[in-house]
Amino acid sequence: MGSKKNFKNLPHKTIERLSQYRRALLICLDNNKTHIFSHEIAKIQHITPVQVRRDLMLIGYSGTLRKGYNIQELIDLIGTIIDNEEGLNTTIIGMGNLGRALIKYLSGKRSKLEIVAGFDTNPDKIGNKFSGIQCSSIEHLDKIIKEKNIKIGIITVPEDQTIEMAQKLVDAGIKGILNYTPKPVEVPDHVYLEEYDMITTLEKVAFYVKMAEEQKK
Amino acid sequence: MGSKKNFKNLPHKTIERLSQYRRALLICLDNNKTHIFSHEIAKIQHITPVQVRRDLMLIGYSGTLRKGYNIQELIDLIGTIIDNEEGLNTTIIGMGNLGRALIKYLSGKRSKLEIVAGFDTNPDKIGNKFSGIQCSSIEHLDKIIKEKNIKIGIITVPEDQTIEMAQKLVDAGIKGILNYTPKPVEVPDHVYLEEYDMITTLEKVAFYVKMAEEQKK
DNA sequence: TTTGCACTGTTATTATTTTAACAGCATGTA
DNA sequence: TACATGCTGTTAAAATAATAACAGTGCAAA
Repeated sequence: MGSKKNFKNLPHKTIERLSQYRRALLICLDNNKTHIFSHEIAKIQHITPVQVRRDLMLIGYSGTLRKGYNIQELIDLIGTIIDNEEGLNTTIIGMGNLGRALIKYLSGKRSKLEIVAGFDTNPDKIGNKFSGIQCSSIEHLDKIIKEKNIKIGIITVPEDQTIEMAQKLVDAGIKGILNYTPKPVEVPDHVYLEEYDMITTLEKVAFYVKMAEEQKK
Repeated sequence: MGSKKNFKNLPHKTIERLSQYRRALLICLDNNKTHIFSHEIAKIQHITPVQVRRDLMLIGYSGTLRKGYNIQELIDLIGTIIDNEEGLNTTIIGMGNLGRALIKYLSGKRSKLEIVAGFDTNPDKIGNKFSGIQCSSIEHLDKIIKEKNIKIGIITVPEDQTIEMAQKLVDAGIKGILNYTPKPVEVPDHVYLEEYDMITTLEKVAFYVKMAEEQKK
């Protein structure tokens, strides 16, 4: 019975929050804080202190009474949970505006999660670098993914190419796919899939705005 | 007691799926289909037929036995639920890659949800048009939001400007905010807020890929 | 006309996630 | 030493969401 918890069974939402806690904590650390209370973390994330404590309980971290949680320790612990020790190489499929936004956003920030390649079908883009990331032809996708040991693929192509790109990624042996197009894809069980659709989110906002407007009448 | 349902109490997840159903249905309509079964919708969205039927039950729509659902009728009904009759004008704050990606993505597609303005602090961008959307200075944000009756703001600025921009939007009387920066914002109760953090999602994918790798050992 | 089939619509159950309640304890104070 | 304070850690309850179970029904084939 080691201290190793079965992190595999952590709730999905807890995983998401841990990632957010860590980023908040890194900022706090920059401000020369060493300890933090659950209600402080909660305030930053706009959630309740209970939820913070519950999440930390689930990962088996204990704070000091009346001092709060040691920021550095907590950052390190979250790292051992979320990060892969050797790092996970990532690629962007589709170097349009969205793909380039993601590259700018991510590159350099997360040492354990590096973007090491980009792909596109547009000949004008192939061969160029964007924020330091080389854009290659889709034709070389399989080869480069294997060569560079890429584990995660982010799809940011136009909707009508989504299925094809997802298939190519799966065939190349990718382990995780993050699909930012509105077209749902199907992948084998051994590939982890996360999908996010911006139009849906915007329409959701529109719905609740509409409801609030009608409420007032 | 009209036929008007209390759509206000629909589950959040149902709202999201309705948006997705509609887009799938629009594609089916283009292919000259007139009716569709729950299991067909389910297949497109990679969910279960039960969930589709349950969602449609919640919005009070009945299909025809052995014929399925009338696509046009369903599209129209979803429209009356999600869309605001007069439309809701939308703006993008931050015309970087992400902002421009969203504009390209959304403009023209959703007639009831039009992007009518863009803002940035960069003088090189101000005055230019991107995919037909005029980029204005943040200084004119308040004026333009009121003039153009803008109800929804999408924030795509660098992280350190998030809070300031959200405040400006709130002050200008915006009704809904969609925040794509990793910095959480706080808004008054009368403003609907939706936040999405790409780094968190990517780290989540990384976590589950890591778990799958460890599983195999 | 009867029987089986393939759907829908609804209720019941289970799983997941959030929120509430509260016991326990180190510190500060009298 | 006793007691209040303000935190943590944990269990209990409630809310939300997904899944399962199944009754009802019109069409098609026999």
